[in-house]
Amino acid sequence: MTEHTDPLGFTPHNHAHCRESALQAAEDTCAREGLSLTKQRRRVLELLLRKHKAMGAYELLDAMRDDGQPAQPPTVYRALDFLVSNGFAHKIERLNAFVACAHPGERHKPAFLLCSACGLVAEMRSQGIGEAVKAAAEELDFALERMVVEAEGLCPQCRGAAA
Amino acid sequence: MTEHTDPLGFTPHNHAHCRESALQAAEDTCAREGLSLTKQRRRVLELLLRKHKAMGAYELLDAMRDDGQPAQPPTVYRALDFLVSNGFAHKIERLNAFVACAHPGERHKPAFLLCSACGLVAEMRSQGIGEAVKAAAEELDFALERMVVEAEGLCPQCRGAAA
DNA sequence: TCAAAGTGTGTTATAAAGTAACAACAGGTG
DNA sequence: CACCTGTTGTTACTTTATAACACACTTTGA
Repeated sequence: MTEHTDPLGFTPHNHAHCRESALQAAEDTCAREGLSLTKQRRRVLELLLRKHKAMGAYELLDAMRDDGQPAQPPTVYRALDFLVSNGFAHKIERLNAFVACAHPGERHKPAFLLCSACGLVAEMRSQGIGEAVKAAAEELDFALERMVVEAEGLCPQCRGAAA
Repeated sequence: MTEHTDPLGFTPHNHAHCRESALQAAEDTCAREGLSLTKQRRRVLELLLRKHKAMGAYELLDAMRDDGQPAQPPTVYRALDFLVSNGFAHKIERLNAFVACAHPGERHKPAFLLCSACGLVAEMRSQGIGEAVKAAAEELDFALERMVVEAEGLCPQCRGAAA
């Protein structure tokens, strides 16, 4: 995998490892920064890590009910707030849904590719996009704080299938 | 105003003219393409054109009620669908809200600057951003169909006020 | 040892955003 | 006129998200 733009989501990979290392990274970060990865927060993160897809809060609630440990909306939204604000997950605005962060621990302005056919989400580390946005903001004397970049289309698999 | 990145929203301008020309552009486009800018669609567009801010659907409904001509949610959402799919307005995903298009008639992949203090929205025509996204997508063999680019921060005014 | 303060969770209820489904109407066209 | 198409009206509902308050647990410090 190239270091530059790393899809992690479209390309086949050892997902068990992917999950484990993300979880480990979350634990490490929490330990280092004095945050607590409590049971509920961990549960939600684990659910998000099952696939490289975005899950809605109510989808998470359904999954928690199916696990035999039902929860209420505020519980999930609080866990999501924690995960998102500490960089362990991201909100996909276009979908009103959430994905586990594919590059935890790194400081990044994430940009996403959303496959409209299969629902896979790839998180890019494209320098170029972040810099183009930063440049545009600077040109207009805009103090950039956060950016949302979500590209929709067909992932390589689905693009192939469509042809 | 520079042709390259045109904020239209942060910079002072003759807003009456701005409104009129957007409305005119919508009428022209509709005439040319056989679309009908009906009363409800026009009403919603006019409301959006009052300010360079994003309005939620229910904010629009409130405004319509205040005008003495109340409407129901589907009416507004249908009007918004029409306006958005014909390029007269855009949805700001981050805010679950809508803005009038600042460059109607032009074919563009819009990118927005959202001021988190005053709520103003500027629509950029930055080539650079669109191309950076396109390049990243191509590198990953992703068939790009649509992109959402929304930068949040402080507009020049609010940035100044904060200092 | 006990209060006070902070943080996370449980619980109920409700707000905000968006849509499905069907009836009605208006304008053109055969 | 009868028919079709596109738009609107209307009711009810789904999905997404939050407010408010009670409770439990831990840490801190007097």
